[in-house]
Amino acid sequence: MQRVNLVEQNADAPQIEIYNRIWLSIAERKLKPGTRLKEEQLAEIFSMSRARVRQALSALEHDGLVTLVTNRGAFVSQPSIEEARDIFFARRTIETQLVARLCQVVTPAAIARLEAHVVEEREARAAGDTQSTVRLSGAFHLLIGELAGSPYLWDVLRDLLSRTALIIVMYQTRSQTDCGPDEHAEIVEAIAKGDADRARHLMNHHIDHLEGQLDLEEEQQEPSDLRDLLT
Amino acid sequence: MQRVNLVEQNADAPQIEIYNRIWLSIAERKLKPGTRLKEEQLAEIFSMSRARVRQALSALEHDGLVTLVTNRGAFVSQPSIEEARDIFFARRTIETQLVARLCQVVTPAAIARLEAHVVEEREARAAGDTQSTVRLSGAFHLLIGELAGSPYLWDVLRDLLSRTALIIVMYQTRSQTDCGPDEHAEIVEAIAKGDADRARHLMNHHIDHLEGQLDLEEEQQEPSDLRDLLT
DNA sequence: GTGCCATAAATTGTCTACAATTTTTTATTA
DNA sequence: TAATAAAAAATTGTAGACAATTTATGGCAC
Repeated sequence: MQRVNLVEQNADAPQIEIYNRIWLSIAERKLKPGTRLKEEQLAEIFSMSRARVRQALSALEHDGLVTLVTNRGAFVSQPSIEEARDIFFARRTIETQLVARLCQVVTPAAIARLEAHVVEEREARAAGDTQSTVRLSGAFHLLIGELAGSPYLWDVLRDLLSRTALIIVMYQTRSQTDCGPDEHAEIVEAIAKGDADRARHLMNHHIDHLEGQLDLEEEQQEPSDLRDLLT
Repeated sequence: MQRVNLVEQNADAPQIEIYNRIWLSIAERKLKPGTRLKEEQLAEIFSMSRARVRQALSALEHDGLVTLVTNRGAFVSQPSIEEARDIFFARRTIETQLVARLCQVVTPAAIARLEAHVVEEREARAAGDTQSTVRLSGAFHLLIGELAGSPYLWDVLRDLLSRTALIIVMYQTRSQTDCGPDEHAEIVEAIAKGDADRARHLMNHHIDHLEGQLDLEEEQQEPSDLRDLLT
């Protein structure tokens, strides 16, 4: 009897479509925190069955973007200030460790990818493409996680970045001076030199900087209308 | 209009019953890694509908205990050696940080709870109650996470402990000299003194010790029969 | 007019039947 | 007999219908 190979992933699930579109709508500030997400409404918009929608909402809940309340429905999450600070604490914990490990296992190919990424970030920023700038900024952190070689922590980091995006939507009211590519470049430099202590320090400072840009005073936005999704 | 309170959790979902029973069956080595879990069979055993079973399996998949393959079904996960080592790396990352933070925010009440827990562990071990010993051993690590005050990392830690339980089932063939209460007592002592460096060091060593008890050579157990669940 | 209770509407939770896919069995042929 | 292919059985995936719960509405007493 042939043993079943369980390694393969079922990445092409059909309900990630709606997952991604909701995620994007949140990141683009179309869907504001607190907005109620009615299942039937979503099912009609995406022309899917409610069962699929429920699966997607369940996945979104697990990544902290949506809050499910029994018999009440789904809402875009409203992370509190304490939760926001906790997320940044977790990011410091995980990302400093990942960048330090990367210094130990780094290869020339890895350095090349990191430098190429920083260049790409600079170009997007120079072109004024805020959409790409934000996306690439998060991708830089994920790239470090990928190169450090810890699939589990990479997955946690992906989750943390999603939550960070939501936190930024809620608490970043000033001009978004998102994590600058200069700080990223410094980190890459430290990695290239294999200086784990410095890389760890820079990453810690970088995340502090990110957290410092937020107005962590209680403020709430009124929920938005779901119709913005339709475009 | 009254704003909805979204903080409340829906902890009493009915499908966690089957989740817990499967979890327990795995921890007790009744359900061996690789075993296929047929939905209808589980539905009959637990006298639930298949829909509920699918929800539980989905939750189990997310905690790494079950692997879902599209159109093929659910299997008890078989973490590879690389995955096992990665889990321990993640545990070192998170738990050393949590124990260090706990040293900074520790209170007399927290120390009392930790010491009481170690006593309880010693008693269970003295009584030869391996079931309780294993459970309390995991609970100690979770208690540190709870007292350190990072809900997010606490949740990650809970997930890591579930995966660790499965790894132990797969790779711990020798007599289970599970993480000794003496090492726990040492850690509590360091916390009580507020010695973060020492606590971090002890925790690191403790997890190393745990990992060292495993036979990380490739070995596979044959799947078990699902009927063991019925009892 | 305000508060309260009963009723109606809307929304979520669950179950059962059907469709799609995979696995097993059976038949056929070299 | 072994290999291949077609048919049958078994299993998972999905959708729609119904039940339970919550929210909104309207009437009634004070």
